[in-house]
Amino acid sequence: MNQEIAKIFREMAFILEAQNVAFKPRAYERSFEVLETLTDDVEDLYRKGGLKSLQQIPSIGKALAEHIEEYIKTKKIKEYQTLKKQLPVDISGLSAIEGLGPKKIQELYLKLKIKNVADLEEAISLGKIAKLENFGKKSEENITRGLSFAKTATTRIPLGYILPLAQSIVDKLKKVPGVKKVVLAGSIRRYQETIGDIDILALSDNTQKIMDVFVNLPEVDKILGQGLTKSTVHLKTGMDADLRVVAPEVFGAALQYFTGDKNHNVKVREIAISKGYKLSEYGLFKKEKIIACKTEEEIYNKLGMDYIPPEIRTDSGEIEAAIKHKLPKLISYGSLKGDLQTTTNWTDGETPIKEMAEAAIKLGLEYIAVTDHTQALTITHGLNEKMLMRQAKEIDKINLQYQKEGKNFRILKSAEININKDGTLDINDETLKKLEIVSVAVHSSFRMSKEDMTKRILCAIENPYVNILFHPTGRLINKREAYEVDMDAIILAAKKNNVVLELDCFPDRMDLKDVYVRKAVEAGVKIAIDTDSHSPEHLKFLEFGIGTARRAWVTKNDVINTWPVEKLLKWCSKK
DNA sequence: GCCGTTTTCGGCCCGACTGTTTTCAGTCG
Repeated sequence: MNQEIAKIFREMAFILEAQNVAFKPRAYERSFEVLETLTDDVEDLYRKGGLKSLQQIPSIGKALAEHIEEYIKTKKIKEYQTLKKQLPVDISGLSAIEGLGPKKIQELYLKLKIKNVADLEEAISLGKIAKLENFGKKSEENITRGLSFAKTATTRIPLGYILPLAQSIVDKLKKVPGVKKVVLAGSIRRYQETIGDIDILALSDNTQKIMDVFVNLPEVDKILGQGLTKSTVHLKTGMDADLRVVAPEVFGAALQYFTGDKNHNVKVREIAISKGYKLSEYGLFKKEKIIACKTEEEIYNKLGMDYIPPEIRTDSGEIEAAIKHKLPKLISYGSLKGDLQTTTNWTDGETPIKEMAEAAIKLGLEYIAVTDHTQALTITHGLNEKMLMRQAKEIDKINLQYQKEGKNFRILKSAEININKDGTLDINDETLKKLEIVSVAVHSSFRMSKEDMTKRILCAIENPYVNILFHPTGRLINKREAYEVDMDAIILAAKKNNVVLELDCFPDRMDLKDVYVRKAVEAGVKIAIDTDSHSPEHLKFLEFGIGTARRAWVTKNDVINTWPVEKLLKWCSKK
């Protein structure tokens, strides 16, 4: 329901913008963004507390609450239908073309009756665009180019998969003579789970040189814009990259600006105005006089706030908390002592137990849990009770050896146990008792009703031996939707039964996602940040899980694998 | 249309780049 209404509000914002209506578009745009990430279902909120509780949602006032009410009751919003009649076009399709915004799309409709991408292609083939007032030959070329990009455009890519490319571009730019510093900004610096484009900030006194290198990189397909301080390119992978170059002395202001997100920046700038300042990428100004620009910290402090870490700059309470000096101390990178989900060649992993352990030791970890699949997942040759006990013996052997060598490392006996369709587990209690950590997950029948799936998972959570629920929503980014499940009920049950929810940081899982992690932690539920490694290479994904945890305001003590192994095991056995 | 430790009325972020213009609107982030 949230997504349906969000989409309508976005279209309303777009049409209002086309009609040059003042301020309303931003109000609708804000409500779209809020609804899109809201974890509570508006229908539930409305049933429980009516219009009043809808108005509790940030950026939703009387008028928008009534729109939501109307949609819940009638599946329609009259005002939307009226607006849509005035611009009855495929907004999402047309606006996906770079350079086409509300005004131009409206003009194309009014003058040429262009309603969708197919109409647009036809108009171009007939040479109609270039003849249009306010358009021209260049516009036609740009739209043509935009059309071909829109076809090959990649969807947002998981952070872990895009970072190597982004980093390699940064490394190349660093080598340009005269360049003092190059850093990643934007959604990458905020550790967002998926990335839409790569934002790079460079410090240099000679902007021309680095711009030339940037737009001529071998990774570049087309230059979309090139100026003295800002350039945009379309990469061969299908993603866009922006480079912003500023003078070294305004680094803090530029980094703050270029990190975003947009809503955070807007609010910070509004606060600047209310204090008689102006904030831009060039600094914090009082009239013409520069107040702060060297570091981000300085800028936040001058505005009466504590420093806000990039990951939580989303305008979801962090600014208010920073003013009150009540920001949490977020879990820091490198603070995990172990990884509680790793798969070995006993099932569908690539490497023997010991090799995985050695890789973990190299990364400075103190323990891993071996969590091979269990028997119901036949495709992975899942282990039965007998095999699990045989694996346990092997683990004992390696641990003993580590002990003799004086190594501070331990392999924990565990498994990724299937939750059957009826909520029972595919390993018997006798064997569960013998495992040091019992972790469970859904791997089949993803398309159950929300009610049945919730019951199924609650049943597993209530099993007295269960410690961790792995990848709680089952989603695979860009591949598989999350199954439908009542996350509030899961969180409640997890708290009650002392079951940990996993933040699986394999890049295309990132499951739980940030908004749910935040909810879980607020409810007092503990989190485990695991890689779900199927090869030693994957262990490095821990960093991305910490990034997401930080986005969710998670502190060190919320995460059980920051604990020493003794504390962890004691906590698990207390059940 | 939303919002409030200046305000329940009167504000609403800021700047770069492009293209079609003869000074600026549209788009983007």
